[in-house]
Amino acid sequence: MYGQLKSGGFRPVMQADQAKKGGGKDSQAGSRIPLYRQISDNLLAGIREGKFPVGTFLPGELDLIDRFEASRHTIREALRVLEDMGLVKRQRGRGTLVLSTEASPAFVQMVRSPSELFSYPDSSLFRLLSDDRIEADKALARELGCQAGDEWVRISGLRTLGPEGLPICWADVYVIPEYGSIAQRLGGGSRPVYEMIAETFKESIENITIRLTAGVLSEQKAEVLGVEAGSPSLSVSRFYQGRGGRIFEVSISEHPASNFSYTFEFTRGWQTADHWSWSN
Amino acid sequence: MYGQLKSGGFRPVMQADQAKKGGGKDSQAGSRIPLYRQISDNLLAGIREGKFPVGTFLPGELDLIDRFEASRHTIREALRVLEDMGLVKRQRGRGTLVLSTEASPAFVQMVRSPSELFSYPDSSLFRLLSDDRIEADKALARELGCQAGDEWVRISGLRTLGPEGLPICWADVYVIPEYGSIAQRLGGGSRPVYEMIAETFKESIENITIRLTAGVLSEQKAEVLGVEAGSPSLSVSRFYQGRGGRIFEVSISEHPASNFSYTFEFTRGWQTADHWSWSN
DNA sequence: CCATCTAAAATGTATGGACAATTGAAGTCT
DNA sequence: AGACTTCAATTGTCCATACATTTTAGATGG
Repeated sequence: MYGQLKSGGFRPVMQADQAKKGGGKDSQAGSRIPLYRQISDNLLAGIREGKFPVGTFLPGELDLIDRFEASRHTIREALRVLEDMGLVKRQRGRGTLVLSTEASPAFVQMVRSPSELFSYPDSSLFRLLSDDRIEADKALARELGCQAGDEWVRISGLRTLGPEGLPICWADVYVIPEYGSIAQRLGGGSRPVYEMIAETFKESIENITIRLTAGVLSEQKAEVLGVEAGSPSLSVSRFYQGRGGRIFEVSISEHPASNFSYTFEFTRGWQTADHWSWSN
Repeated sequence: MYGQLKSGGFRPVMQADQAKKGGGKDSQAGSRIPLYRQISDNLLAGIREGKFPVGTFLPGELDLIDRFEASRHTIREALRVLEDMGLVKRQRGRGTLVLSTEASPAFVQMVRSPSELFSYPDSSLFRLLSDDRIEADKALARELGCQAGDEWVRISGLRTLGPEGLPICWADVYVIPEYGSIAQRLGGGSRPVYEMIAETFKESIENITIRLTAGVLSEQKAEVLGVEAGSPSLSVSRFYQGRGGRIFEVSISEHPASNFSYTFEFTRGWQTADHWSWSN
């Protein structure tokens, strides 16, 4: 049940480094890098070398205590490192399952709230121009990723910079009929629709997919946005997935290309990247 | 030094839930949700309520032991939860610093390798059309975010789907002169330039910024891409930041709008999201 | 006044023990 | 065969204790 390794396995961690000065309690294996790290490195190596293939379980904690001659606390600390790296999954009553051989993400983009995905200025306002119930035709179904014939409530409007300020974009927000009544509630406020839906209907946003495409502005939209008809636009589609993976809102906004760009950033490591250094 | 709270602070965690059947050792405060979680929740509430403002230190572990009447191990476990959430930063010798009042990322996009940010098919090829050394004029400087007059090596080419396949995009890759010789090495291969630079010059990619804008294709590019001149394009600029934050490569690729969109996805939580449930 | 030493405070590392809760398989009964 | 019980294995939670390492502030001394 333990993958391979049975007795010929590995050796306890040793690291004849430098003598510690104080001379602790008894043996304590003095070394600059902590025991639990040495153990986690050892296990990590084992995982990468295939001694513990993905899908199998690591030896149990009691087992590791014998092998590494360390306390359970230390063993658990080592396993925690692997768990934090996303390499193993620990399950009470079952064991420690090897999930992957590589630390999960090399680059991450993090946002605290979906609104940071918008990056509209706080002073922007949404001015509702129309809302109606529609049935998706083939073209719209393709855009929304739904079936032709599906029903949506479409809320159209303009996002502007301040009450009478410059128009930022034209927005079509498609909401499932169940949540359609949200249209009545957004009275020229600046709060994003998904947020009001989440609050009003106790929906929880599990996933957001963003798609960017370029296009040309229709005559109508161009006029409202105050640019020349036929000028290029950056179109941002956002798909909001709620509980159970159901897409409850799709928002499509068209920005005049001349004054809009969409920027985001990825940073190496994740979190602090301070915790482990382990090779590279 | 401890923000506020001095003596009027908070009370030990209590939760008269259900009686445990076995009857453990002595008191052990039987409850369905673990003590360390109760403590971390309590501390979390304190942070959110402003009892421990951002920038101040939480009470020390010994202090918390008294307040919550728990062992140090349990206290540390609770603090670890907060640390994993990115709310506090623990520093040996200093204390536990409150970093933020909200759990860091609500939505994360992760990629294992920068190449997943491209999402070009594997079969795509880069055909080099020209490379030359240039000096950034004002317009280019604005695009690249550098000073006018800065020198770059510009590598221009076409990314196609297969040897004689459809053109995907026109690409201008700007590389700092130091790494300019990379142009000689990319002989029609499919490997991204940043990857070859990282390998050849032992550069390490610390950060990638991506900017998307819409525009219109110039006559020259439209012809090469086989579309009508003046048709809209999606322009993707990628800024690669290496060691020390230096931008060593900027790649600008223009895709015909008709057949290209840029999609990415954010998922709630990070990692397993299995570890804590704590409210919402 | 500045450098240096010292000590206190804080978190990090480690060992020991005990009991709880979960899982899965083996065994038992109908 | 199927439902149920029992039990061993395994991880989770918690306690008590000790020493190590780092940081900061205060005392000391030139």
